[in-house]
This record gives sequence, structure tokens and C-alpha cells, in this order.
Amino acid sequence: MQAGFAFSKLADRLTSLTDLTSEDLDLLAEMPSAIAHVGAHQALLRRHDETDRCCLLLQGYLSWHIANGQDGQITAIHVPGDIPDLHTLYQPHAEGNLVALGSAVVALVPHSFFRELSARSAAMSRALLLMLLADLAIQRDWTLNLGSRDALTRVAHLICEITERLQAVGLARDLSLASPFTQSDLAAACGISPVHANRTIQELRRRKLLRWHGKTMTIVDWPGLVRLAEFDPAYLRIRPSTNRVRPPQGQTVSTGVAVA
Amino acid sequence: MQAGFAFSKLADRLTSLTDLTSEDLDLLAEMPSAIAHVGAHQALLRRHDETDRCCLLLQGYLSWHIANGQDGQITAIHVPGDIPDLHTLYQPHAEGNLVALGSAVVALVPHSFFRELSARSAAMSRALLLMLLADLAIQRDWTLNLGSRDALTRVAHLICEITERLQAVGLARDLSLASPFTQSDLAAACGISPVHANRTIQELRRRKLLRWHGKTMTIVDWPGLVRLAEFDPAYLRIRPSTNRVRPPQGQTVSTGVAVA
DNA sequence: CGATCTGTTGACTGTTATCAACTCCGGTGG
DNA sequence: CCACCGGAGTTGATAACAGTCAACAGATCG
Repeated sequence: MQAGFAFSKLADRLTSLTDLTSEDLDLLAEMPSAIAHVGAHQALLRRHDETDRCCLLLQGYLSWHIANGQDGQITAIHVPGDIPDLHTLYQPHAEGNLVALGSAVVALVPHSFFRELSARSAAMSRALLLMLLADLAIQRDWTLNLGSRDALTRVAHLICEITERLQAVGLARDLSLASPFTQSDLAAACGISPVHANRTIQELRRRKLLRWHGKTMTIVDWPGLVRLAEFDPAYLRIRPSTNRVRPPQGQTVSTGVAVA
Repeated sequence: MQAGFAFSKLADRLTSLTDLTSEDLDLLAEMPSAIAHVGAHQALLRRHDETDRCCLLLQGYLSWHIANGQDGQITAIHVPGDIPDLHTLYQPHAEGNLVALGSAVVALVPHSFFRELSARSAAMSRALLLMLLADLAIQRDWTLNLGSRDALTRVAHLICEITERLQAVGLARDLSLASPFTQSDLAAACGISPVHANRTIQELRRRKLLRWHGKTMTIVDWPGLVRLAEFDPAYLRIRPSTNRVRPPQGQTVSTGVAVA
């Protein structure tokens, strides 16, 4: 219903986390935003910057990148519908560089909008909090991934996670996803060297788990990839995609239970 | 002023994050809590458990532990004043096992208390949110640590972090801290094998950076350890410890500026 | 005072990093 | 149109780091 507008992806993401009424979602229509296109490896925010707006990712990927060692470390990857810097609402200070992986499109939304949104709807306030908690759960999972898996399963797990998160906002439904990031980006996210990332991807190809040519990755054997990665999507807390939007409060829906 | 009560450590922790008035802190005095002693490697919460209370850590260390590979992975370590499962207020579901490292003392506090606290004081609500954001920032740093440092600097960095967090709640002021955890615990947190953890600690001892005998660790050369670990405590967002508690609203204090 | 957990050591193996060279591709300017 | 350029991907050789196995020492606790 809101296709084409900046808030559409955000609505998808929020309803993937919690029940929202269409009244709640209508509040998003008032979202003031400036659309910005950002090129590969370009930064939207740098370490120690202070900001008074958030970046709602509409298309592509954003990452938090921290310079350390040879190639630095990517500590988080965000997909469309995410607000990577939502926490700056409360701590306006950036702890790393917010960098695009490949080219991306974002909507710049003033903090004030989210503050008013929270004030006007308790459900939306809760939904934003759930986005932060989802980031925390994902970050825990990255800790697990980097701490206890070898390169092959690490890369496989990351690909599974990104695929699942894309699907939550209606992308990659055919197990085919945009992959504008470089092998070095992938290496920086998995804590391995670029050379080893290359060999790892070759191994995944050799096992006929995925194809990755150009800027598109296709997962050939999803169950096989999930098995290799020991991937359990429970931590993402994404709900099944049917019937996510509830009717406005006041209306009731027959549950089919109270028949008599 | 509130020494001996369960909320004292929580008050220390919250005021390390943000300004709170003594009125705000007085609300904590009404905290209903049951004190529980938990033994080494005992679990307070298991994966997939649902809960309606939080564990406020008073003494010792708690960790989130996930079974994976040989020894599993510790994804987080908490120090006194922390509420490791604060997020269960919004997602009552545990994603890992909440396990004591060494013996610990916790206060079990019903979710309802924190909900009422949030409703009664916006500042306290914000302070609790900042605790969650601090957990997120720490988790990001663990990702950086595991992804881009070798065993020696990884272990050094973790020890620096724990020391700094302890100091924020008035512990380890003399750079001497309780270390009831085993070398295998440390290994599980740093994503290395127990044998290698042992050799790493020996190397830290050999370099005269720390001593660790029995259940006490003493940092011999703090600047040296910080340098080795490339440790920058900024991400912890701990404020300087002087004059943290503001007078109640309504009162004013001479700032020494408006002399007229 | 024996059982068990933790810490320590040595030898060996395996994974991943590093270095350096080369290819391939897309873009750009002559 | 083609030559050139730079970034990305690929390959092989070697080195560094960390894992595994196995044995033993020391501590702790019933």
C-alpha cells in the first residue's frame, strides 16, 4: 500500500518484529526524509561524529567498520529496513565508521521524528526498541560466529544470516541476493584475510552450495548451507510473514473460537 | 549512602552512565528482591527459558554461554551492577545460558518493578535503556576483539575491559580484582583453546603485566597492558566518578558562575 | 586421603596469514 | 577503437599462529 515511499521498507522491518496496527504504521507516512545515494566504501558517519538524524537503509548494504590491524574489522552489516544508527537517538556519538558496501540508498530522518513517534505510539516505541534488541542479538551471534567457528562455517553462517534478514523485508525470496560487497569486505566481516576469504568462497562453490558471479549471489543448496553453518534463525526473532498487520484498535476480528 | 542494600550496586552502575537525581535513585529503595547465591558454572537461566524477572548481579561474574564446538562460547561477561537479562523485559526468551563464573550473588527482581520504575521516572527509563546500549557497544567491541586481534592482545583487551567496568562500580580500584573464573572460561570468552589460554597468560606474566594466583588477579603494569591491548575505554561510556548524583529537581546549586 | 578439577608442559598437526605474482574486468582517455 | 589503468579476484609457496593429544603436577574438597 505504501510502495515507493521511504517508510515502506521500515514498515516491513518493524512488522517482521512485532504486531503493529495500520494506525501505527500510518504515523510513518509523516516521516520527513531526504533521500541520499552513497557510493561504494563511502562513509555516512565517521568515528566520533555527532549526529541528529538517523540513516534508514532503503537499498543496498551498510556496515559499521572499525580501523584495526591490516584491513580493519566490520562489526555489523545492515540490510534494507534497518536503521544502523538508531542508537544515536540516545547516544549521538558514533563508535565506528558507517560505510556503504557497494552503492546504497538511504533516507535521512531527523531524530526528532523518532522521538515524536515514540511519544505518540507506545507500540511504535516498543518496535524501535525491538530493533535495537535485534541488533544486540545479532551482535551476540557474531561473537559466537567469530569465536567458535572456522573460516568456512563462519562465511556460510554470515551468508545465511544476511539471506534470512533480506527475506524478512521481502528481498531474496528466490535465494538470489545482491552482493555488491567485495571478497575483502566479506573477509573483514568474518575476521579472516582476503586471500583466505577467496579460498573459502571457492570451497563453497566447489561444494555446490552457492554461486557468486558479478554482483549477484545465488544460493544453490539452502538446506546444505544451513547445515554447514549450523544456522538457526531463532535469534533474529523474525516472525512468519503472513498477516503481520493487524486491523486498527477498536475493530475486532472473529477468531473462529467463540462460536456459541 | 545505601551501602548493604541490593540496589546500591545498581545505583553505582546507573550513575556511571548518566545523571540521576537522588529522587530518582530513591525509587530504587522500593525494589523487591530475593537474594540468591549461585555456585560456579551453575545456570540462572537456560536457552529457551522464559522468565518474568531479572537478575541484578551483586557480586562475582555472570556470563552468557552458548554450547557450540568443543567448549562452547562465552558471548558476554557481566560484572556487579549489571543486569545481564534486562532485555527479557521485552523479549522474555533467553538466547543462551546465563551461567556464573565462580560463585556469585544476585538479586532476583520482578520485571514488573522495572516497568513501574520506567513509568514513574523518565530519567530511570532512559538509564535502563543506556544499560542496554552499553551492552550493545560492548558486544560490538567483542566482535572487534575476536575478529581482528591475536590471542595475546585479545586476552589483554578482555582483562582491560573487565577491570575498567569493575572500577565504574567501585571495585578493583587498586588494580586487583577477583578472578574466580578458570583459564577455560577465559579461553571460551576469547575464542581460543584452554591450552593456548594457559600459554597466553604465562606470556602476560612473563612480561610482568599481571599476576594471577588463586582467585585474585593483580595488574602489575596497567599502562603496559593497555598499550598491548590497544585498549580505549571510550566505548564503555563510563563517566568520571566524581559528583555523579545530582541534587533533586527543584533545588538549585550555586555554580559559582552567576556572581552578579 | 583419594577423587576430581584446574593448571602446566611437550610434541605434533592443522588452519590461516602473509607475500608476491599474475589474471581478469570495467572504465577512461588518447 | 584500443591502450592503459586500477581494483578485484586468483594462485602457489612459505611462515606464523593456534589446536589437539597426552601426560603429569597441584590444588581443592568431600
